Amino acid sequence: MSKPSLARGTRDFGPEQMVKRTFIFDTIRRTFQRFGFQPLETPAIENLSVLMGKYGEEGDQLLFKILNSGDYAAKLTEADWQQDARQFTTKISEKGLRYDLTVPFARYVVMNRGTLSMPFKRYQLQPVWRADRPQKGRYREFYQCDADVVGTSSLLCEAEIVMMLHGILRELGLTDFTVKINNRKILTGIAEVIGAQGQEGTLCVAIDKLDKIGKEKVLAELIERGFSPESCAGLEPLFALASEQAPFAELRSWLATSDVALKGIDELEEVWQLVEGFGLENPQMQFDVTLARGLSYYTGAIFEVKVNNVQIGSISGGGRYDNLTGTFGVPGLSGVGISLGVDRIYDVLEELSLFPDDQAITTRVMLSHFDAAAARYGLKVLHQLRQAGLNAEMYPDAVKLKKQLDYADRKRIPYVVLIGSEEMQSGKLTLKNMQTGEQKSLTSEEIIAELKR
RNA sequence: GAGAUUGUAGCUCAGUAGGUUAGAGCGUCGGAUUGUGGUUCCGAAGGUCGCGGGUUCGAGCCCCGUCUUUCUCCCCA
Repeated sequence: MSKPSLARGTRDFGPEQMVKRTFIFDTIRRTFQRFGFQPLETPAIENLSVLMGKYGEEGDQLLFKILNSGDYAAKLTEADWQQDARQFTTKISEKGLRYDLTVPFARYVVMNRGTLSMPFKRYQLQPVWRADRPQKGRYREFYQCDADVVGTSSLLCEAEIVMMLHGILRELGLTDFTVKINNRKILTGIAEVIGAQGQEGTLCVAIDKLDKIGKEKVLAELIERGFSPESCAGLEPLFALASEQAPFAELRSWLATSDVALKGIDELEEVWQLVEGFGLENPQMQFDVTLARGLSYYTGAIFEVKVNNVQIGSISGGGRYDNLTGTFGVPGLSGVGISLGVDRIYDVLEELSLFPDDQAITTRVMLSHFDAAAARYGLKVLHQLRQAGLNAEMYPDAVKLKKQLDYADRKRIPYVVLIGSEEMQSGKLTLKNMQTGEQKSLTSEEIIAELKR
């Protein structure tokens, strides 16, 4: 007999955690629905042909792969065994766990394109799995909450994403956050202007670290990766505007020779104007050149949400991808979406103690009794309470009152009804307020009226 | 995937230079009032010292491997 244990990077969620997680899920779901998004669920398991090659080389390694059923090694030759096991994974594994919700969504859109009315807006709240090394705020199984629109390139979608993020975070009680926005076209333009066309990948990886390692180290890394000193010198204006909130004019003069960049700046500015049009009070959005996440498929806007004064990675990321369904043979469908990480939001709300206090209360009233007769009498009352819509339970065993009250106390049940011989005779039950200790003699109808107030 | 770090009762941790039966607090269970909780008092249960090897007369403590925790790189929610 061995001690049970959890798989690395996974967690159980006990009742009190689930209540809090549900609060987050409900808030997100409600907001997504309010913006006209429809629910979708896809399988945890996907064919590897769907998942592989969508997240870069790194991503392929981080995919959890499922061994084929039966004699999974049957197809292997002696020569295969001599190689690195990674070389023959395709021979022993055909399925894997989903890595994010965007690729399965793209697959769904392609497979159902005939029946979907475009633009199609869906939201999806499901777990995803990644085989990377766990750290704080980073798990191997975690939930993502995605909302995406496909079939339109209207920038209204981008603006609505900004609105949703503000709505969700504020409803959760978070106030000190920043919605960072960038545009892939601007990054492309920068690479162009400094004479490093096609190098934007390397460029982005480097400048993404700007706030972390500083200007000097970023430049050092670029040189190391083969950027010319001239190119690096051309980046000078970038460091100047890294701290500005919406430096569109500066960007225009710096990147005036790049049509792509100008297009990107136009797009950004329109998003700003649209959000203004919504009349959002106190917008917490900020342009951030260094934002270069999800490079593999974003083509327009790039989003990320940082919670200020909390040491944790971003709690949300997203952007526009013009050709996601292209890899499944359907080109020309533009999409834009956002993904929120519930597990990190949980950690943030916990750290800032922002969870509402009354969330822990699941049972509103408990019946306690002293013997079989009282318990039987209580069944009817219990049913009445539940019929009236009150969460109610009865202590199952005829044990000492002390134990029963102790149970109610620890479960934070706010009211207890005592049933004994006196109560059964008079028909007046004792309602005890567990917070104040106050007791009242009431009929079951009066109790319901009292609790429903 | 690379480097570092952690692992002792349900939880948080002690455990002295390797030496007899491994400790505390909290929690759990029972009792102090056979109809009154959150306070107090008494008592009890609970540990293959992550797991597997090795060194030693002797290992919780030293060595190796493995799993796990946390952190940095990488990448990301």
